[in-house]
Amino acid sequence: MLSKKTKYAIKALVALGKNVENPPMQIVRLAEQEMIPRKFLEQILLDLRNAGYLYSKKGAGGGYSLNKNAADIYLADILRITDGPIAMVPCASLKFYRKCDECHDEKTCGIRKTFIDVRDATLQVLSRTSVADVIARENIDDLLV
Amino acid sequence: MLSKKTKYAIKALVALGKNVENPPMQIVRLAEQEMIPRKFLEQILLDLRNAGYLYSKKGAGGGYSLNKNAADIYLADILRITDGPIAMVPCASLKFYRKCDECHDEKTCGIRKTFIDVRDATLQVLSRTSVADVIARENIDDLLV
DNA sequence: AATAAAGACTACTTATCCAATAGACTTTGT
DNA sequence: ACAAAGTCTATTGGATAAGTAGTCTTTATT
Repeated sequence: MLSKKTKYAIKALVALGKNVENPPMQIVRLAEQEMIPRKFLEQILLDLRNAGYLYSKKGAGGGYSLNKNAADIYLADILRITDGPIAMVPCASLKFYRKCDECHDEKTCGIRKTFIDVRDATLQVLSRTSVADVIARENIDDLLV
Repeated sequence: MLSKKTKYAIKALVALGKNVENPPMQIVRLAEQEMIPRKFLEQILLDLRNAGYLYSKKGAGGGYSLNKNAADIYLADILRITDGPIAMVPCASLKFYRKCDECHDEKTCGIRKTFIDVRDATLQVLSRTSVADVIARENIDDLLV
């Protein structure tokens, strides 16, 4: 399951993606609009900012805006910032590889191989879906689901 | 990330899958062999047994064995027993559907649609991979990875 | 029948980590 | 100078995962 942190992060990015034509959005407004606890959102935005996805401005008239094109912000990267690894076992992770505690021999581990397949299937979706795609899908009556 | 419970469950099923020609295996032996805390393994085996995947016999000479063909035990079903939903958000779950707390309108939620795709991609692998497949992959030098 | 070897079941403990909160600090516009 | 913003670090509370303990039940063997 996604952490709330990640869900909030995505919602915030989507909201900011829809706000690109307007002046930067304040944390408080964003928190109210998306029903996210203000102080928690604060931390999340900080993380996204430090990772280069958001631009922030202090002081009166300040706030947050996207620092990249919404089409260039992929969910896979966001998940990694807020939740860490995408793979279901550490030994199958691309970006956060770690040996499994109980593993005898990684080279022949059938579990690992299976979960590498799962990871690839997941990334097939998440590393191709951008914030812009999420926004686009909001309005389409998705007949294929 | 998979819980240890799930990882242990899969390891246990794989070990029992390799043991089909022999008499049932005792918890203690299984725990030692797979490096799983004995009492924890006990509970896990119980769950798998109550779900119909294992057969157990009490008393001297007793132990555990598979109650189905290893080829008919799919990882997706095991995960659901030990970890619950496979989807990353409750509103995208097939078997454990639940409305998301923060969701305004599920019908138009772009996040939901995306994570339904992720779920489907994951299930594409997990609901087709059986314990027998995992065992089979242990010995193959997988040139495609 | 007695005994020992197993699993069945329930309750409890501990530790970790997510989610949320608090508060003091810094920057910037007016 | 002051108010409106974001920055940063620490702390708390609660849920849940992981592991532990103990008692009960069944069964094979002698």
